[in-house]
Amino acid sequence: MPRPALISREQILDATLAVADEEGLAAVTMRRVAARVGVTAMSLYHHVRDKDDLLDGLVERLLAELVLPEPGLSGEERLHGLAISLRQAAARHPDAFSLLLRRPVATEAALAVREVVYAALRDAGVPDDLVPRTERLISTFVIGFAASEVGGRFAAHDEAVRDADFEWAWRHLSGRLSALTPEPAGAQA
Amino acid sequence: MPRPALISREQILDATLAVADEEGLAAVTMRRVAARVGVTAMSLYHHVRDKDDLLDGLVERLLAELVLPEPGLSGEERLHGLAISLRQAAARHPDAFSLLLRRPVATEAALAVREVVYAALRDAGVPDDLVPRTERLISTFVIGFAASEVGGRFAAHDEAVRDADFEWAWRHLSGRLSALTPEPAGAQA
DNA sequence: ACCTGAACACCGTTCAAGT
DNA sequence: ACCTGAACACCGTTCAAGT
Repeated sequence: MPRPALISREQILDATLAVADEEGLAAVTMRRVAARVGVTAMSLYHHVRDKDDLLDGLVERLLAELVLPEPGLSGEERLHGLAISLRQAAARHPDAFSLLLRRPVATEAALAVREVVYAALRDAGVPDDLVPRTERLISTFVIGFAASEVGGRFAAHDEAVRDADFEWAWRHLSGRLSALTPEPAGAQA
Repeated sequence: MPRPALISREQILDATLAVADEEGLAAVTMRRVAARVGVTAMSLYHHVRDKDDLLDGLVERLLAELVLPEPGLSGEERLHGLAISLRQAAARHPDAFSLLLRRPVATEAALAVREVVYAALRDAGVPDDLVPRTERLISTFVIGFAASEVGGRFAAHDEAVRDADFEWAWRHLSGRLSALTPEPAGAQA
């Protein structure tokens, strides 16, 4: 006889993110997450396939927190807004964020974010055939920077320096989007 | 009575890297590494402080594999050589490489590499006061790119595409080193 | 359909004991 | 000084049993 579910996948992911934030990614265990939702570890297997699926769910959650920029803004403004939003998500969830670099962008949420970036790059003047490649360049830098920050690679610098660093680098990277060429800029001179 | 050591820290790190390469970072356990050098897990604690120290040792090993560029080359050529070398190290040790983004650059080897980059940037024409910041920009991109490749974030693209991507991005990033300004390039026009 | 207890094959680390 | 066995407090996951 069917029995009403006591817990849901959403509740499980809430608990997982909370554990990751409060005690680090290493503390994310099936047993600990289960305890947090008030259930035994084995019960989780009715809602997530295995621990890997649980971690994929964490990535979904992170991407869901990104604030998609207002369509009225310029392409460059939308790109900048997304980048800021990603750094903020990293700051809120430092340990979980490292998962972004360890898992392929295959989820629906990840693909949606990528489409937003594509559109913004086109509006910013990037030639169509360079859009995907430029997206990879920009996202690699932004995710790499955010991961470095929260991972401790920039531990010697406080937040103000990192903020200034990021904005400086961002403007150097984004300031010439409309001048991007298939061949390097220097090769044309 | 003192007893000659059966194993050394170097042997332990050799075994750790081998396990990481063959079976992944998740398979790097004190017990498994110990078994590989022919000893019990507890014996490792006489040569490494704990598992974290073991992982720090892995990072040392990775950095030790970097081919430092010949001093005779130009600043830009030396930077390019280092970047290539880093991508190759990542390809050789895909799982272990992700540790580079999760641990601060505090070891002697890491600081040495940074100094090489500083010198190359100065020779490439970067103004002195922008050198550290530019190093963070470049290393973030290169490490982020290499980590994305081996971590599977670019899994949809094969090696030839990734190679072309990297060289294209690299030339766009490095081609204007001597034109870097404290304020964004666009703000000066 | 959902949840559970018991079990299996693992972990990192401490400690007392051996040489 | 170095290595070990036993032990402690954990893991992820399977399986049979309960409702």
